[in-house]
This record gives sequence, structure tokens and C-alpha cells, in this order.
Amino acid sequence: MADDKKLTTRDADFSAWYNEVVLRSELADYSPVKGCMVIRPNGYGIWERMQRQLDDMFKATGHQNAYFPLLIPESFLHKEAQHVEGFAPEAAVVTHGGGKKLEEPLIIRPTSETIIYTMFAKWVQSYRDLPILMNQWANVVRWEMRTRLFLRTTEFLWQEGHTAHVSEAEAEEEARKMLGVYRDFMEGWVAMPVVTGRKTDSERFAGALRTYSCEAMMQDNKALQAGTSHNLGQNFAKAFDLKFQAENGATEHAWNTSWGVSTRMVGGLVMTHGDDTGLRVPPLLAPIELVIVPIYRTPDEQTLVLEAAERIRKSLGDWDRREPARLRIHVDTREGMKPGAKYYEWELRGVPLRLEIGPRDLASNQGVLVRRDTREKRPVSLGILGEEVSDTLSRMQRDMLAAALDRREANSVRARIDYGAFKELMEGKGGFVYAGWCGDAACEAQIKDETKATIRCLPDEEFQSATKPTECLKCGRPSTVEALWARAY
RNA sequence: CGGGGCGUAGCGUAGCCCGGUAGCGCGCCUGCUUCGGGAGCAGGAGGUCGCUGGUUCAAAUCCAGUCGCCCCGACCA
Repeated sequence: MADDKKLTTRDADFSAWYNEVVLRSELADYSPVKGCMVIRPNGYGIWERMQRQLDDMFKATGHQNAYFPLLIPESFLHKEAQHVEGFAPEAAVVTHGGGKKLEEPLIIRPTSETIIYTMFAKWVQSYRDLPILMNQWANVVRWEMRTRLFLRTTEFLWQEGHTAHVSEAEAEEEARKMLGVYRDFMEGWVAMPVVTGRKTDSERFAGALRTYSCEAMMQDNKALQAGTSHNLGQNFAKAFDLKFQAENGATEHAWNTSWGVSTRMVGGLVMTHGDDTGLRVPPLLAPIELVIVPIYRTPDEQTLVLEAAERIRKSLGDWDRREPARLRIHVDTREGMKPGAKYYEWELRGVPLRLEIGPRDLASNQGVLVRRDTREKRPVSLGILGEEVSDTLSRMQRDMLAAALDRREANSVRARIDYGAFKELMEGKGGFVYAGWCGDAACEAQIKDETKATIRCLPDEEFQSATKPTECLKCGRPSTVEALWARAY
């Protein structure tokens, strides 16, 4: 069945396309438990590279890793009023252990603010103990009604940064700084452009003073919230008695931030870069950057070509690329599979570069280098292969970001738009709409109700339109702030 | 929780109306020939037809119940 080998196209059914890409490129698979997924080596390899880079960035900004336990007393959740309201419905509760009913039920963390600030309170006495800049890599569980691979699963992997500061200004600076770190990572590594900004009250994290987010546009023109950073104010400090003695002797509550990104970013990567042939992984995150496919007919040719492939792998692997570390290369030596079949498979898996080498190439000391993103195919002399591969990978990383940025801008509307046209746009092809907002939550709610579009964020200055909108998209009253509207995941 | 769909070999499915030998494609194993864009031939392995109960001489098929999954809507990173 030739058709069986082709993916559903993005045009025909974006959602089906996404599921097929994730399953067939072996990023993940469904687990026996509803809403849970297994992250397979291909997917986990991408996550590991995300983790490594982000971890470096967190360390570079002064944070340290720690680990807090999975199980939290249920009562902790109730100590902060908004927080319990936000998370109680989706908390998984452990009622039995060791064959007995527990005196107090435990919850499986949906996020760790409660346990972390409880511990911070124990560790902090003086302003000299601040700031605390901590991060943990962990799994969390949220009982979601509807789940999708990577985008929303019952259990997911993430990092949660938690900090405590002496002042609101310092906490605000931290929250903004980490949002910037996320943005740098998403653009520089995921090659996924994001709009940063502040969340409205209705979209704010339960218990936060202010929430900031990175919003990316997927290929179906829907928004994906790819990372969030919260200024928690003193809400948790007050709820968990996190106090310190200030320089002037007064006792004050600390100011907290928390920030996180999750395996959801892998889904964002798929929906940003994937095409109808499958996945396209940005080079910096690709577990394999270059796959070598040997081509041969006779046993003699096989020996010749495989030896050459191994030689190339070794010399490129040893080749001292300055950045970022060694090339990640794989030689596909599988027998009984034609080269063409291998091409399709590696394209499905999104490996950035492919080197085809056959007897004819070797005779002229060259190979054929193929880019996954543009499908550009060109002969490259083996003598300069290291430079060529390295340059091409850097170029691809930049090109993929540029392409994603072009696509986003082509599907963004900044011109004045009346509500009827807006509604039509949201029901049709969708996209990002920058428009005025009066600031009234009622307008926001009504728009959501009627169009399913929400305010993704109130964009930061650099994302705001040159001409400020003057009136509210919905009610026509004077606009107080520019808002980014879109349907979202 | 509402709406829709589906549970038959690893995957995709036919058979179900009208009860009677479980069939096909892909994949997998072995061998030979192949190999510059999804290989061909030959042989082979693999099934408590989601589960429970009922009707019947006989159930994948009919009836009742039950469990699970996927998709679309109301909550969320």
C-alpha cells in the first residue's frame, strides 16, 4: 500500500498529521493509561538536548538545581486561596499507602510552589539568605480532560524555577529575565519565534501577581504557549510564612517568582517545523545531525563504501568543530533496505543532513549532501566535508528560524480590523491579531465565547504595532492596551 | 460530562445486516536475487475476534452488560 507510507497532509487534517508524525517518527507512543504517553528515544533525545542547553542557561544566570518530592500533603494546596482554586480540580490524590488508608491524603504535585515555599520558609531567616535561585527538573501530574501527545498529557516533564527575593523589584527583574532566557532558547535553539508579553488576569497563573509568557504560532495558525514566568508577589510567602529580617530589622515577607517550560516544547517544535514528509529538527536539538547512507551493489562495493563511511564518520566525529561541540553522526549500515527507503525514513525522523555515498562518489572523492529543510542536494568534496557540514548546519538553524518568522508575520494582522472580520478570520484560517482592548474582562470573555480566540498576551513593547490601536476590538471604547488575539492550544 | 467513531496477528483492515472452515495488505523470520528515492520471488511464524454473561447444536457475527481507546466540544503548560 503505497498510500499507507504517506502522511496525512497538514492541509487535509493538521491534527491527524501531527499525531502521525509524532507516532511514526517514534517521538512518543500512547501508554496503557489514558492521557499518558511514553517518550521514546527519538523524542527523549530532543528533550535531553533541550534540557542540557536550558540547564546551562539557568546555571549561567546563577541558579542551582535541587529536587523536591513528588508527594505533597493535600492541605498544603489549600493554603493559598487562588492556587487551590486553580489546581484542586486537576490534582491526583493518593489516599492509601502500605495497605492502609492515609491519615492525610497526599497529592501528586501538579506544580511545586507549596512544598518549595514551605521549605524556603525553613531555610530563610535573614535578608542575607536571599535571594534563593533554584530550579528543579521534574515530572508533574495534572488530570486533564482532553490530552494530546506532548501538548497536554496527564503526566509531563518540565523544569520549574523557584526564587525568593528581598523586594518586589528584584522579583520582577527575575521573572522578566527568565522570560528572556526562554525567548533566547526558543529562538536560538528551537528556531521557534515567540511573542513575549504579560497575561491578562483571566489567563494568569493561579496565585501569581503577574504572569508572562512566550507565545509561538503553529502551522495551523494557532498559538502555543511555550513557556511562562510568574512574579508571585508575596502571595505564597504569606501563605507559607516565608519571612526574613530586613537590613533595617523589620520582618518582611519574601517576594517569589516561578517559571517553567515543559516537554510541550517538543510538540511546538513538531508543529513549527514539520512538513508533509515528516519531522524537521533544528540542528542544535537534533540527536543525530548527519546520517550517512551508503550505496552499493556488489560485495566488493559494499566493503569499499562501508569502510569509507566509517572513515568519514570517524574523521568528522573527531573533527574539531568549535561550536557546538562534536558532530553527531550516524551511519545507516542496515542491510536489505534500499537507499531510497532509508532516505524516506530519515526524512520522516527529521535528521537535518544526509550524506549519500556510493562507488561513483568515492571515485571522485565526493559525497552528496542533502538538506532536510530545503531538500537541496549537492555534491561535496570529502576533503572539505567538515566545514561544509558545519556551515550548512548553522545556516539551516538560521534559515529555519527565518522561515518560521516569515510564516508568523504573514499570518499576523496589525491593521485595524472590525469585529465581524475578526470573527470570520478566527473561524477561517486563524492567525495572530494585534488589536486594541478596553481592559474590561467582560469584553475578553465575550470574544472568547463567540470566537474561541483569547488574549494570548499583552505584547512587550518590541512586539507592539507602530501605530497604536485606538479602540477596543469588541466594544469600540478607547483602547487602554494592545492585545494579541488568537485561538490557542 | 455531552456528541461522534472504533476495539479481529506488531500496524491497517475485510468478514458482522443474512450465525457454520477467521481472510487480505503492510511489517516480521529464512533463503536467493537486488541496492544512486519507499525491491522481487519462494517458503514460514504469528489470533483466547476488548471483557463478562445470555440465546443457539453452533457466536467475530444476534442480545444484554461492561471496560478501554481515538476524534470533536466545555478546563489547562
